[in-house]
Amino acid sequence: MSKKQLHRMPPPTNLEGGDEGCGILHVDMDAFFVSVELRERPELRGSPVIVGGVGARGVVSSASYEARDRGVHSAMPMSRARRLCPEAVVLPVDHGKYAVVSAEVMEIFRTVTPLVEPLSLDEAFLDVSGARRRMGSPASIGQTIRAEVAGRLGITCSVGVAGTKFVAKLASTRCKPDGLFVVPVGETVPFLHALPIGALWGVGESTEQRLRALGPRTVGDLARMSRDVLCRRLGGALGAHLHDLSWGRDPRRVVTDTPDRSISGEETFPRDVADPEVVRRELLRLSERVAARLRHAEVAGRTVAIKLRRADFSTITRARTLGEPTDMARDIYHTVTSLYEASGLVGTPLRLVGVRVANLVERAGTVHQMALGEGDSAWREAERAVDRLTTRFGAGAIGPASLIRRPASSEHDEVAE
DNA sequence: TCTGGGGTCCTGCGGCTG
DNA sequence: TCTGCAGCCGCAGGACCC
Repeated sequence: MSKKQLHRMPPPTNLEGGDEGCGILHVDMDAFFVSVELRERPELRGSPVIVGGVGARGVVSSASYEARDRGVHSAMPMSRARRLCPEAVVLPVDHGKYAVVSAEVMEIFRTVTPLVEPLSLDEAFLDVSGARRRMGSPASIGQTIRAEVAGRLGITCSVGVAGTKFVAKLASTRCKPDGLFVVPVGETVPFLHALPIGALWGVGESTEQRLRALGPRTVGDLARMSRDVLCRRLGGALGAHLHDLSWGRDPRRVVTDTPDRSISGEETFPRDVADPEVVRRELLRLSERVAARLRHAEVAGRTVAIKLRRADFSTITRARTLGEPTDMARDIYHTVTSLYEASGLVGTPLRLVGVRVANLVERAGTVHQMALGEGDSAWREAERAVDRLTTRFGAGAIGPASLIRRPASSEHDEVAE
């Protein structure tokens, strides 16, 4: 069960509880991808709609509440979603479109406070402590935001108001869809203690099973456990973190600018692929994609990693740290193919390959070192020229000759023998 | 039933270094 | 020169989140 499903209830909007000390808002768009699609397809309102991968191995990215009532939820395999809800309209994911609407949503938030921390395309934390005098209480600011988003963008959102990020997030989940929920500071602990342990941020399926073996069923049960026992059984960091959360202690502030730590790309094949040449071509494509994103973000990375998932879903990762940071597809591709050759999985049927670059640094600090090699600067210019053409004519306008699709067979048709 | 893609963080281990 | 130790770093894997 996903976190977002845990507390599905009629949307309460409680403004009378008192919001003194509640400076944190968590704003979560309702079924965001579906809501954006429905702006263009209003005739589908009220029907089950699913946005997700339409290929053989697609999963649900977003489902309308009509589809959720049939048991469909995000991350569910599309094949199962279609069985549960055969009449659902299934639409492909269009990240570019959602990013545009997301930017407009964040702009609305920033008219309220500069302290906005986006968590993803469809949710953000806002610290509105400093906006009280100008805009009123946190709860009324939440109502203003909901009205602005609905009025200007035609989509709904839910707002949680609390004294900490974690509780604000639980509060927005409690009032979905299209609601607002305040957890007064004085009621934080009773509010938390009534929840199941799975509601805690950091408790997924695996940790929940381990916790169940220890006995607690609710956050209150967990809070009354010895902190030492939790740390011993779950590890120091997780044990202490969960114990703190269970008593409403969450010192994390709203942070407006968190630098990326890694940039990655991965691809699941429609069918498992054993042919090393096809795998290498996919690694080249992913290297190109990741390098372009690094250059666009004006960062370079020192650690290059490969991810290989076998047909049985077991996954290995291999990484190598380079002498100097790079943002060049040629370097990334050479590293990942070398890791692939050394992985022992050449010729093994694979369902997914991925490329990741980590240990990122701002490129301004790396230019001198990287320009030392003459060959490098020529390649750098070539890759920058590709960036310029791609910006002007779109992705796919230019690329390595080895990625040009041959007319007789499509890339992914070359499946395992 | 059969599991995407993009991330972050934590843990444990081994190697290196002073 | 060898050994023990602590600290750091890189790596691999797992768990989690949206």
